[in-house]
Amino acid sequence: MGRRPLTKPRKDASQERSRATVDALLEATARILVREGFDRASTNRIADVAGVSIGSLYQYFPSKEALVAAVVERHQWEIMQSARKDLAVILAQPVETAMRGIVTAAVNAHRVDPKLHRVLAEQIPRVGALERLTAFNRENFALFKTYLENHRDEVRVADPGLASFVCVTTIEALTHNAVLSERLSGDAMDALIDEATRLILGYLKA
Amino acid sequence: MGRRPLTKPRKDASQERSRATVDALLEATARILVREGFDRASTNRIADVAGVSIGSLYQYFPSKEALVAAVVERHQWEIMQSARKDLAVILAQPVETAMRGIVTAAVNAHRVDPKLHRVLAEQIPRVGALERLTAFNRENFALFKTYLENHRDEVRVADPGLASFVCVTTIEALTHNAVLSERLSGDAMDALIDEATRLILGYLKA
DNA sequence: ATAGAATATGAGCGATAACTCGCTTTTTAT
DNA sequence: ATAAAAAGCGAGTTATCGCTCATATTCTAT
Repeated sequence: MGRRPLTKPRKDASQERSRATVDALLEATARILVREGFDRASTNRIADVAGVSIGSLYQYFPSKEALVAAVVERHQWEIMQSARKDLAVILAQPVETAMRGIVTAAVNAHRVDPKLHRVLAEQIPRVGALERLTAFNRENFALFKTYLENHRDEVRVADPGLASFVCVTTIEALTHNAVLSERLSGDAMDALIDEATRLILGYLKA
Repeated sequence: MGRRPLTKPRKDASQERSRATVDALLEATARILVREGFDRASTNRIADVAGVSIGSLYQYFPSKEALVAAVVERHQWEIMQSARKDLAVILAQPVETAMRGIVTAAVNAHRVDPKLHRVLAEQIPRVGALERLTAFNRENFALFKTYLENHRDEVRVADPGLASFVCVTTIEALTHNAVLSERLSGDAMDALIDEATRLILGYLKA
């Protein structure tokens, strides 16, 4: 039987050894992206840093784009892990505490490997497979909207959809910029959480 | 006397003809970026579309990065033109009307060639010369802060610097996302302006 | 008219990057 | 023990891209 093309994504890495290879590749990619930027992250170089042959790289990732997409996805999964941990508790609370909780959770989520976060945000061209970044945001939006609808008596909101867009966009932008600007002491971070919470609450209740 | 290297940026295009060439190059670059994305925007292709030889391109731009930077700069200049027109009037007004004015101006500014704006925001890797995007934001921040300081009696703001960061980041994010999401009717846009204004005013006055 | 400066040209060079493929080594299953 | 499947290897292919430079054309000034 003829071998099917090796460069189609091999579905699963069944053995322990191959799982380690995939992991090394993801790790190396993230490392190079952070330390040297997207331009210097050639597939040959990635394989080299991962201590893996270029051939092996293409056993598991059909293209460079697929590899970078996998890194992005993994980073987002980790961020969502961080958020989900708190979210169950938060969404069961009244608006006042819930909003502060959400802002805090957003800040913490952005603190998962901020250097990588910055590179992914600034240097990775948002093309093709990378577009699913949007899907992630849509989920946040939906969650927030549902929460608002369930707490309609506590807030003064005409259009929950619009209000969710406003809140989610605002919280994301504030935490994103704050964390990425670095050189922001813990105190300054606390102050920003206060301000963001005030901003959102004032909007929802006034 | 030996010719100095032709690829250093020739300082000025003194004749009419060369000014047209530079213009054609900028136009072609923007066009290709919008229609085909950053990946397909090779210098050869740009020169081709501009109806200019590759050699001429390098007479006026020392590198591809310089060319793209020029396109970015030109786009930003146009945006600032749009904003500056209104800004003088706006900043002379009391907070209530000023904030609405600022939000409206921000929306209008984003409407200057939104397709190009999207590509520049999403696909252009923020490296090297492209980093000056930040400088532009810093100017907005400074202007806003000065305004707040001059209207301290009208607002309830402890730290004008922090408040400016919050406001500018929020307005920018909201207008950016709103305009880029397209399929947003004029009515929806007006609603968003209302909401953003409420958001900011609630924050500054409460 | 003419010389020199400004502008334009495009074949082609050198570099580099993504990716292939024939082959070897390791693991699993019988 | 052994065959087959899984995983690994890396020199080399192919393609493109940014950019150079020797030369040709057009413009300006005298």
